[in-house]
Amino acid sequence: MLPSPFAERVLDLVDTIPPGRVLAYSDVAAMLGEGGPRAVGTVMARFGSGVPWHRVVRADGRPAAGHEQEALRRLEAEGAVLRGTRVDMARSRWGGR
DNA sequence: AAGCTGACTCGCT
DNA sequence: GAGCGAGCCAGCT
Repeated sequence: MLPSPFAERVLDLVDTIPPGRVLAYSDVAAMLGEGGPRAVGTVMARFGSGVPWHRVVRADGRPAAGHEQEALRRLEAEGAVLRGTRVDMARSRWGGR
């Protein structure tokens, strides 16, 4: 189960997201210029354990399915702006505001 | 090679 | 705001 070249590029990018900032799955795909949100999600599910996976959230600001609690806890600790159960994308999106 | 799968999105009701 | 359907893309069977 080794990461494909595509997977490695996804992981590399995620690794560069600063603390307190987040990117949507769709953002990662767009910045890489390849793949799509679902493909990124699949990569994170399989190889995300080694990178700041909590900094990759859904387009509406909700954390990765199945890890809501953990992600929210970490994001809050890093200073990401939370709006209840989701991240305030307008404020915490990397490259945003 | 055709079909299925999912840490996803977006437009429409 | 919540549900739903259709589109999307790499990877696996």
